[in-house]
Amino acid sequence: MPRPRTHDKALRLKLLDRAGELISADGPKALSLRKLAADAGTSTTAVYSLFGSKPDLVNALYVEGFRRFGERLNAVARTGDAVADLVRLGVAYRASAQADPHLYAIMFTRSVPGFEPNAEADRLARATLEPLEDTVRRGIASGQFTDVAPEVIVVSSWGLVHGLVSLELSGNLPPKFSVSGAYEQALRANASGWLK
Amino acid sequence: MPRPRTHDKALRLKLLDRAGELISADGPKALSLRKLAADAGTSTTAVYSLFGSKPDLVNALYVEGFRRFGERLNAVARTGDAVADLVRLGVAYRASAQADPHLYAIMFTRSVPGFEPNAEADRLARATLEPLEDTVRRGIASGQFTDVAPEVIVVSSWGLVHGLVSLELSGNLPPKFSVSGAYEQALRANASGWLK
DNA sequence: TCGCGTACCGTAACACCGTTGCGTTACGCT
DNA sequence: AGCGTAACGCAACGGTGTTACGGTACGCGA
Repeated sequence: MPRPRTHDKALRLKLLDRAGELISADGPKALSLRKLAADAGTSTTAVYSLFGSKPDLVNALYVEGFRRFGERLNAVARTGDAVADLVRLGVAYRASAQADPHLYAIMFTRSVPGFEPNAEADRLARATLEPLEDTVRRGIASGQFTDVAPEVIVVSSWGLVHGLVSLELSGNLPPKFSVSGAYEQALRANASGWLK
Repeated sequence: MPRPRTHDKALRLKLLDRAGELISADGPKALSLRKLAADAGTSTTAVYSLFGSKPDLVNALYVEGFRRFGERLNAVARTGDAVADLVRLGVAYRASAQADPHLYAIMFTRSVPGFEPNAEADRLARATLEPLEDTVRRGIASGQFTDVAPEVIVVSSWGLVHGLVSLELSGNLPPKFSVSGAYEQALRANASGWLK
């Protein structure tokens, strides 16, 4: 009975792609629904029928960001040594953040006012850290790490990499500070702190 | 010859105070120049003659945030034990962030689109970490810590506390995770990783 | 003391934003 | 063929940061 929808799945992907490009090119501030709709050859209404609102569209980007993040973390090969594995995961974490800094900003800093990840997105975000949890549990089970609650080591490691990466991306680190060199050193020291 | 200025230093402080209150109450999104001017009994022009622009006003808040931060960190009493001192500094860091989360957001996440700290503000921000640098240098000099470049340990410690605090504030941590308990444990483990 | 000059300040406009009501359009079924 | 209806885009609404401009209120010189 109705006319066929042009606000369909294809348009949804097109908007998502273009929104990612706009943000990657000029930052979250440059993402305007009017510009986005014009670029995609549709009207701003499309965003509302497909996503609900601008924050909801950003939520979709957030989910996509964690999907890519998860892919990279899952691709990390394990050595069996817990400390070495934590270092490898940390390096992959940083590489992932640097691959798309603006997406990282959406995921971990509230750079789009009004956007809060919804419950499902939050759940996904946490699931992304599964490789990390796995590594920590193995480290404790094998007797390398002290026998504390795994979440403590997980959150500690996550906090360190997130802190270093976000300080680096926001330009808060000393100008001449070489991150690459110190990064692995810091990861190793942090992981070593949990050794028996 | 001219009329006396009412856009003076007193008004500047009033605007700064009120801007801080608005942000603390309803987040950075709620800071609008019109509302701010109305609250302070003046016009939006005042912000432009006193600060230059909205980002410049936020820059002033940024500076104020780091000033308070520095006060708290400087007030931490030293024990002489480098690990214990790093833990104390980390605890003060978290307390400071929790005392005004929205100010912390301005300082460390780009929550106000268009705002970038200027060079002078950046310099101040780094100077705030002096107590941390001092502690690390003493730890190395006394032979407790391995003999690496002090910046490496400084940035590593800063990264950990910043990462944990910002994950906590942004609600990214597991729901039932008790931060208070794990926090000091993580700080101690991280600092211990640099022991000889 | 009066009035002029001038620096200052608020009003109002501009361009833009996210959002939404509403009239139009274009299809599928009868 | 024509009607019902769902989907769509235009245009308006209230808001934003920013700025040009015209009125204002003072201090100094006459």
